[in-house]
Amino acid sequence: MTSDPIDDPLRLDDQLCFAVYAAAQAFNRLYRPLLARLGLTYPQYLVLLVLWEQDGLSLGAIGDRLGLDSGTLTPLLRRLEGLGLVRRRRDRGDERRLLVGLTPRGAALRHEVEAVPPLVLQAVACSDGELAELRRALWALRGRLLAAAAPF
Amino acid sequence: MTSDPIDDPLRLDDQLCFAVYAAAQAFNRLYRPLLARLGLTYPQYLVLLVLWEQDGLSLGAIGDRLGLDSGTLTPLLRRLEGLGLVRRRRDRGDERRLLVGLTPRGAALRHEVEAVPPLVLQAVACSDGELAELRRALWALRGRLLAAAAPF
DNA sequence: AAGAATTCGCTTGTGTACAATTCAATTTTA
DNA sequence: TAAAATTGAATTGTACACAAGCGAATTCTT
Repeated sequence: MTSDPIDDPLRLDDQLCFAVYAAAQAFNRLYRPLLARLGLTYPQYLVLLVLWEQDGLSLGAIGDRLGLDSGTLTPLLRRLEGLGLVRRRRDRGDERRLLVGLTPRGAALRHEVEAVPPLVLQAVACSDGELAELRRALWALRGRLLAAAAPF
Repeated sequence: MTSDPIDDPLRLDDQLCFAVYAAAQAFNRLYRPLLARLGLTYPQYLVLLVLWEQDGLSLGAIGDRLGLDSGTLTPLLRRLEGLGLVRRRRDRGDERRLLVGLTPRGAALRHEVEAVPPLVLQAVACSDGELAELRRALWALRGRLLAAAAPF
């Protein structure tokens, strides 16, 4: 006899990873049309959130904040520069470092983008408490996953 | 005066989307080296989970299960076929449909892969109850996000 | 100060993701 | 049944995501 499908460790619907994967997919599908109006992709939006909090960071610092490496950020930042939203320049004190700063257009875009989170929050349709708890659980999960991934 | 940073609706650390994005990233980083040993990527692994549950599905049916479209699955399935894990053939009754079936090697790979979920569960380090609750919350969230995304 | 090791970003190559288009096969409608 | 509409994959083009390797700039050692 094959094992009870309920006990199958490979059951797709039991995989937490798939639930997270599918939720990220769904967020992307919600954000895509909202951000496309502003000419942005979701990862570009994340980079701008970082810069709106602290302008003039290096590529590496942005990568640390978002968990992205230079292979992802180099072309992404080039596109943001092409859109006229950021300026890229070398650190005069350390020519290896690429500093990224908002242009006036990039800084001003913040006001347009402020309309987005309320729409998303409405879609999430969660109490503040539930939302905070889910966020906490996900960050804790991420911490444990990365800790376990490091050894390999 | 600018608003209190605590109340800023654009604060990166308050965004549920970012928590989900970062958790998905972390899962990928854990799975990547585990699956690389078997020659698989994470989305390829998901396709195999689907086929191990029900063999001989069409590309479209696999896409419905995983939320992926033909632009993603066509090349992915070609690679799985290249690895000798699946066979692609047209439905004799409806030549538009591409049926995907496991090869003996693809079916057998299941046994190797069964070692993976225990390692991941250990990394997740969650009680069964917490895990089930988190999964439930994420699927509910996904449902609300997709419902909200549809209108746009 | 010279050599070694490290850091930082860039590049290349592989593999998703997804929109938009195309095309053939099928189904519906007139 | 012929025309119209729909469906299912494949293709094209854009944009992440990340490993691996490179080269220049900096820091550490001696």
